[in-house]
Amino acid sequence: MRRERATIHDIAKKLNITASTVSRALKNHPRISEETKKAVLKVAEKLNYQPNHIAAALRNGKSKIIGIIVPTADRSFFSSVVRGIEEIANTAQYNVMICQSYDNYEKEVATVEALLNARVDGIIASYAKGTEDFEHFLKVKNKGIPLIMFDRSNEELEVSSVIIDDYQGAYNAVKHLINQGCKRIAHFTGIKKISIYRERFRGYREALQDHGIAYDESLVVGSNLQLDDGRESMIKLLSLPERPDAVFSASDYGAMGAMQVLKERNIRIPQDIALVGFGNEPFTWFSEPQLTTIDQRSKQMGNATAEIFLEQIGAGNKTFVPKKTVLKPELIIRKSSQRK
Amino acid sequence: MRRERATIHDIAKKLNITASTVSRALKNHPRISEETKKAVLKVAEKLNYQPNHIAAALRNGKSKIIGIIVPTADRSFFSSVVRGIEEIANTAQYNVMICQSYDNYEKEVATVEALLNARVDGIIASYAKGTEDFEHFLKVKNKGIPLIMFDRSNEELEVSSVIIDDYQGAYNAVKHLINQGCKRIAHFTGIKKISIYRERFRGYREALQDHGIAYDESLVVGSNLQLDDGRESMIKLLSLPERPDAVFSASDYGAMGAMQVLKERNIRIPQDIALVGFGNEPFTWFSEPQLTTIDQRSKQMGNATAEIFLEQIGAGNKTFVPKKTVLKPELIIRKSSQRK
DNA sequence: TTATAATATGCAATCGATTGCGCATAAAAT
DNA sequence: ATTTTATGCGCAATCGATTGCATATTATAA
Repeated sequence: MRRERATIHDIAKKLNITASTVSRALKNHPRISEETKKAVLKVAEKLNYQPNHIAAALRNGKSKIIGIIVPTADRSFFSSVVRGIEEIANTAQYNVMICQSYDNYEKEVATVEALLNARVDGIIASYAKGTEDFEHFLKVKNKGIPLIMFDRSNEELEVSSVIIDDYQGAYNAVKHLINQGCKRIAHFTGIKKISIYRERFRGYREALQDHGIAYDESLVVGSNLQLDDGRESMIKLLSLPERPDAVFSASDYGAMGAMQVLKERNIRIPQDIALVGFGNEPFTWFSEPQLTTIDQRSKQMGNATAEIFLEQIGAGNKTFVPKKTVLKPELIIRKSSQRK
Repeated sequence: MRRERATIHDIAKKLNITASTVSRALKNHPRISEETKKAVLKVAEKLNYQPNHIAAALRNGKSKIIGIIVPTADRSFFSSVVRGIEEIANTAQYNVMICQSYDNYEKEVATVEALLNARVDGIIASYAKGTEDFEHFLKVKNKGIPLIMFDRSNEELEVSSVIIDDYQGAYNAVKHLINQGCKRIAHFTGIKKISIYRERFRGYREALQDHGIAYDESLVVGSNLQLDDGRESMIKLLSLPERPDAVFSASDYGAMGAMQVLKERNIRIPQDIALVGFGNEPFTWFSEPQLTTIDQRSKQMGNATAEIFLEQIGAGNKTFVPKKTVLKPELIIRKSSQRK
């Protein structure tokens, strides 16, 4: 059953013409007669010809593949971004190659290398938590290969990036809590090193300030923002002389941890303590009460990065100036914060 | 900054040897002297040489890429399988190319075509819900390209597949409920056309039978198994003259819907009605009470498919007989079903 | 009718790495 | 000292598609 694959040479032979002509005919070159084109198409069909992308890639130096590097593919946010990228990329005949860094610097460096060797036409990445040195990404850029960062980016890299307005998201969340009548609003924050957490914190602070609420350092708890961290942070807050009446967590996981503790202690949500998370993870839908959160526009983020890639490829990479796209996050108000 | 990429010819020139020697030196060919090898390595380093996989792929007819087709990349189960595949594939220097069928037959056919053109060395797929004709997959197989199906497979295709033992999973779940003292166990089932739902149903029935509980048709409700379906099904069950004392849902989403309804009506879980889902979706961790469910071994499933691929590639595709791997699902007992 | 342009196709090199075959030179065996 | 064997490397073709530069033929213009 295993037929050899037909090449343009096979088609050429059948028609007593050369491969050049076949190649041009298939690409609808204007200097090839309609007759020949039709004949070529017909034979191609009959031989079940399928173009060899690899040969074309070698010749043109273009693989039509976009490399994607994500910390992990099995987190809702990232897989959703990937989907967004693929949607756009496919329309322009690009395929995507996905690699995971597992949030590990060494693996990330190796991955970049692998993608470069695979001669991808561009790389879209969100860097690993442990990454502090960006040499490997600079290398990509300096080779003239379009590089676009999303979610997590780095200014000094000077490449295009797509992020959400973390500041705005946080600001809106806190403003919403204030509107609900909350006065002592606590905040779960993450590693200071990562800009998204700094931004969320800034949004939190400024929202308070703009509404005449004094900033109280004891209400801010830093951690890794996982479920258990959320539990611990909540317990810590509950032991304060004066309890908070709301918690804005920089991650949904942290908020869920807090929710568990509150429920265990029969503290009512949102009446006693209102809760807002960040990320719009699928499980926020299923919690009881449903968690108010901030949507990160993951699919749009994917779409946007892919579009920038296409632009940059189109611009021939000469005149293209890196641009930073900032998506507006969406506050999704659910029961955990709705007092009215 | 944009340096031209060094090739083996550049290295050869520097050392006054030929590209053949360089190629062999880099691959540690025994007929090349240690001296030469060292020198080549040194120059390669200096020139920042990076092998061009595309050229190699063209020459060997091997791209070192595995194509993956999933209905959608942003569902926990599939992204987790992908992660599992990548883990193994990477250790053998393979990269993966991910495509989504969006559960649409036409897109799936096009995707298979695209992967074939990209000359992937193998395809790992879970077919779209709408797919009933398997010609496109047969084409892959007939071209001698390893094809491995996971989760959803089709017997007549006669290719290797990795699935979980849905029957066993369901059986264990129901047995567990019986052990907890449940006597009227209801079941949410899905589309009959899909074998996994038939199998789960079979497990349900046989577990009942083996434990001397009569099968009661009125306790089985069919639907799409989404959240809302679960709600409706639960409401329907509650209107029965005699209520069930447990529900085994063939999907976690369905179980969550049921849970919502029960909580709204102040029916205690698990004391009044125990609940078990299927799939171990992340949100089952966060529900209140946490949902007992069945883990589908997604990562292991990915690992297994990748391993079969490697075997098949290794076997040169001659002597290889397709094999079916059935993974044992794991019952994860949580609060929603624990009465004792 | 001859020069010029337009049309249709062929030639041959190229993209980089790989590999079978062959040819030296050196080392070992007879 | 001669024959074998081993060692180290080069030659040239190959993988399939692409493309700049001819070339041949036909159509149009002068």
